[in-house]
Amino acid sequence: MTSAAPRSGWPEHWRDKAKAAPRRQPLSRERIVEAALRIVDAEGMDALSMRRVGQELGTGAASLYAHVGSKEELLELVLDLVYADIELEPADPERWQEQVKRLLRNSREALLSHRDLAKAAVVANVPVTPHAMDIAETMLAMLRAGGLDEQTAAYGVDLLGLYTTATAFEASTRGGADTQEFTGRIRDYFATIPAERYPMITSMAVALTRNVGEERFEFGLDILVAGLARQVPDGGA
Amino acid sequence: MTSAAPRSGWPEHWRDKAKAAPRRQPLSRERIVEAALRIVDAEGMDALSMRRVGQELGTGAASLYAHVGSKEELLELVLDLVYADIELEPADPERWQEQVKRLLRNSREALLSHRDLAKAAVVANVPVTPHAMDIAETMLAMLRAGGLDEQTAAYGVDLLGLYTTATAFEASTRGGADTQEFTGRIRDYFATIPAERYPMITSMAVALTRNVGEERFEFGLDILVAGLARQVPDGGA
DNA sequence: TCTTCGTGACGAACAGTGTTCTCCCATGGA
DNA sequence: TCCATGGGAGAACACTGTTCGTCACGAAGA
Repeated sequence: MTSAAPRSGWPEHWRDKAKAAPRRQPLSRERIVEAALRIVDAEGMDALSMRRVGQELGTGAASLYAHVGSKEELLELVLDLVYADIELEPADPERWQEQVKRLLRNSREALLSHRDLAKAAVVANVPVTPHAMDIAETMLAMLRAGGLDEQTAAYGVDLLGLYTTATAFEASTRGGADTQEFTGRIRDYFATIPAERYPMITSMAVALTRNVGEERFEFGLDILVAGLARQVPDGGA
Repeated sequence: MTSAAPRSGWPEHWRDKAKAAPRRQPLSRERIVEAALRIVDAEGMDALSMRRVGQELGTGAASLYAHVGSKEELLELVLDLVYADIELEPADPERWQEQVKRLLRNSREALLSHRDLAKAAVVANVPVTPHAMDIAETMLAMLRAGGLDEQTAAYGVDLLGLYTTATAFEASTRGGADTQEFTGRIRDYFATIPAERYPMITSMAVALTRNVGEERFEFGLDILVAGLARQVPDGGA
């Protein structure tokens, strides 16, 4: 991992080679996006700045703006790169509910496997990048295969996506190794609040702080998919 | 060297009065929070900086740190102030579903009536401020009155809160007077993408971009509350 | 009444941020 | 061989949240 620094003091006639060689590849949109994802994986979203990405590529922040229009666009591209990993399957009317759940579980997992990248997903605009639209397309096909009408499927795909990104974000902020310690602190705090004003919260402290992981995600997923299934006239429950 | 600029040229014996009079009220936590909310109402979340709050109160940013620990804490306090406006009612087992919906509708409205304040709500930690906890307490009571067991009620209050803040945020970012123009641009974009790769999206463009408002919120609300109601053993559907 | 003392106020500064301007120079086409 | 084009990059701009050190003022003590 030679950086650009050791160029100082080199003989003049080496300079051309030295300038051509260390730039292993010319800067490109793809390389920038990959570098950004590497930084998120290694240091988290808070560490992701344009200067940091430039540094990762042995250059400065200004050079990036020839290939990406803004940081916001860069984040969209990073998200799209991650979305590309999500496995898609053709819609099957016989098992559409399980297909939808699987797709959302995979989406959640893809986001969570890159630290707190989900933060970018919640703040992002309505997704218009290719792979994000592939996912939406697939999910729409599944919902339609399940018999949902156009408007319900449209609302549904939005609702399910919102749920998945929001819970992934929530999980990633309190994620990591200190989950135990986090729920512990919350539980301690609940022990200090006045029980006469908050009888429910104090008495349910354990239930409220239990399991911030998969189980809670599955809980909401079941409710949402079952709720959508009940919208189809022929048979729900 | 004289430090403060605007004091220049004033007679010396006026100085004490001049410094005492313009400070109409002493800085306080409450005044700071109110000023911050005024700024959000007038200029939106992006304009809310510590310097801007200081300016609103005729002082600098540094002075605020004697009363609030950080900007994050300030945002929590602003949210709590807004949550204080939300009307609460005692839980009634006969009509708990409508009560829950009403409460969430009011919460959504409270957030949306302050520009894009919902942005603070999505990023915020699990709410621990008094009025936020009043809402959680009330909602838990309603869910329990509906017959939900402890764990389901705990998951439920979290799920419903997440849904409300997330959709309020989504609505506020594309909100304002340019909603028409926004959906129009999305619809135009959908017309340019390849129909053979995205048959669902292109054919459902109208349904996908229709009504970013109350109707979509009600759609998800119905599904969630009905889904929770079905969790109680005695009678759901 | 005079003096000390603690505390809120606050200007300046620090270490960042995203983005733009402007110049430099290597490369490809003529 | 010459020149134009366009990417690379340093510096600068206008910000951000936060901390430091100083300063003035009201209250308590002598």
